[in-house]
Amino acid sequence: MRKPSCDINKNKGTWSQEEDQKLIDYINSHGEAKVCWSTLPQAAGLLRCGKSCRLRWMNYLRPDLKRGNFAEDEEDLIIKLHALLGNRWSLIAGRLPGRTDNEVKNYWNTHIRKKLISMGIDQNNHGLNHKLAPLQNSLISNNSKSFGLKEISKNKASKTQDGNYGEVSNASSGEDIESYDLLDINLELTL
DNA sequence: AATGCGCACAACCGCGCACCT
DNA sequence: GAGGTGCGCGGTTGTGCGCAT
Repeated sequence: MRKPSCDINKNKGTWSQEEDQKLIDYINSHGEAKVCWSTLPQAAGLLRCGKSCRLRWMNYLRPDLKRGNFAEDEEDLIIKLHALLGNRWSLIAGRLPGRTDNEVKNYWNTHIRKKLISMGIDQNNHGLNHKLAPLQNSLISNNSKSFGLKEISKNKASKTQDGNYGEVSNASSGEDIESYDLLDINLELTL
């Protein structure tokens, strides 16, 4: 039986400065890598569920986050990556230093999607299907040299400490595959 | 000034996966 | 292998703010 994800007696809604500070202090003193999100709220004296704490930290409190508007080149990259990866926001965000999946997702939904629609461009494939299909196929099928999208996104071990995806280890062959570079090369070639 | 509306963004929820016992 | 638990992801909802009426 799965317990409810969040206790109904916990705080909900916007975080206060005090709550933010408690969370920051706790993580700074214990280290992000050692944090157990499920027990953190009690340990840090927060009336929040662990998931909520994690989300707050990941999306807004981490010191390496870049706040503010997206630059034109970032927007461009999001559009290209979305054409390639679809709604894989965490993967897309992993390509944008200092940006989070939530931020990218919101930006897409509020800005880019409308922009593409107003330009008469299909928001799902951006009219690029004919270019992207071979690349997607090669990513998924060429198991010896690259990973399928599912494997890249789901391979926990490939995640670096800052939440980005670094090298991906090929479990079947034991090789290390630089999925970042692979994606760069493919984007260069394809778009 | 009051209120209604739309937009942007913060936060929540439910699910799937990985890991552990 | 089965069941429980924690984490991460993507979709959706809630909230606050600015603008128009």
